[in-house]
Amino acid sequence: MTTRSREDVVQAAGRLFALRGFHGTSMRDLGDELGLLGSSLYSHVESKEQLLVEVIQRGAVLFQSLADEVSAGGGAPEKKVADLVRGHAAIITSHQDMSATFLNEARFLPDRERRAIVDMRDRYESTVRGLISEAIGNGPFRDQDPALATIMALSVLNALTRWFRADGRQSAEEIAEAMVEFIIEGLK
Amino acid sequence: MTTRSREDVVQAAGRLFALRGFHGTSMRDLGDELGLLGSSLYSHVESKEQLLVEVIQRGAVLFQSLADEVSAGGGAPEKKVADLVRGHAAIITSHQDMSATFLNEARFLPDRERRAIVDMRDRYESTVRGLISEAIGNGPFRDQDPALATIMALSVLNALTRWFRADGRQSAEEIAEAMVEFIIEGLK
DNA sequence: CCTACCGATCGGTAGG
DNA sequence: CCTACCGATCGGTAGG
Repeated sequence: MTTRSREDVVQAAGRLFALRGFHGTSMRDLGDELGLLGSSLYSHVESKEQLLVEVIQRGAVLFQSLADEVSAGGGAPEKKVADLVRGHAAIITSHQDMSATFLNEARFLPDRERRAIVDMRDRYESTVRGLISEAIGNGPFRDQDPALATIMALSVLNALTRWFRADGRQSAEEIAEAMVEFIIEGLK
Repeated sequence: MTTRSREDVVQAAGRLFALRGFHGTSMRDLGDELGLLGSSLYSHVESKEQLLVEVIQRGAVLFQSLADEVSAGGGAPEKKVADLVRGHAAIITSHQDMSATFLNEARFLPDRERRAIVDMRDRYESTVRGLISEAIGNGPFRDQDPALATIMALSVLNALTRWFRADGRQSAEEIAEAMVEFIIEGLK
């Protein structure tokens, strides 16, 4: 067992925060996970809150990047929505702990950081709503409230944090395709 | 300010557990909410865990009753799915705290109670899967994996615990109808 | 329902 | 990364 890096600590924190929640995880729990004492963690990080901040900010950045990518990418509105669904599913299935912590524990962030994360989440949602609105205006999707349509689509995707298992019956890609179909047919 | 009943304590516990989580809520917080000391709560309840058990069991019962009701009720498979969607949405929008606690905090239940709740949740999901399978077999829904279809439908509904506001732009009924359409079109 | 309290655990620090 | 520790807070109890 070699020495642990700050990166290892952040990873393990993501895992435990996702599993037991921020308030259900003590620094001693986190130490156990890494094979050292709770107090020893403080040579790697400043505070427990800072760990939460770091895990969640990394999650937020992933979704932000996806939104930028899909917005800049080409194709018809319907295709952009499909691309976003695939990308969103891929983020969660390959960073499940970070995503779960981002979605469930952000309310426990210190005020300033919480506001910043809520802003990022709002911006992401706005981008998705923009894509869906285009597809409503251009025809493929039926006339409906874009805000509600967006929430419903993201609900399907975000629930992946709760039930996806990498060793499950279906691969992440198969699941993503089923979600593309469900969401797009659901909006037509 | 009159004296508090056990019922008041359970209600307030549901509210705080939904808002800040089980581990993020102290008995002193709960006392504050009710205008008394944390230690005074113990004349109403045996333990903090027992409060969690009570809130969550009440939630589980609501969904169980809905499943029984819809199963016994008549109509084509597609109509039953629509009824279930409406009923599930109604439970969450009219018992949001209980539902959120049921869905998010059950992992913190003592072992025995947690297993019982997981069983109830599994039975509920089985019932829904049965209805969806019927609608796949009978034609209205396209051929697809019923388990995944069920998870996706319930994901849309359960996310209501996260965003629904009684004073929002749309009524609970309007939202429920939009979900009926989204889910049923998504499965066709 | 409060007063007065308990042992356990929490996040965190000093010093090595 | 550990030893040794700190004050604060936790769930909970005895007695009134």
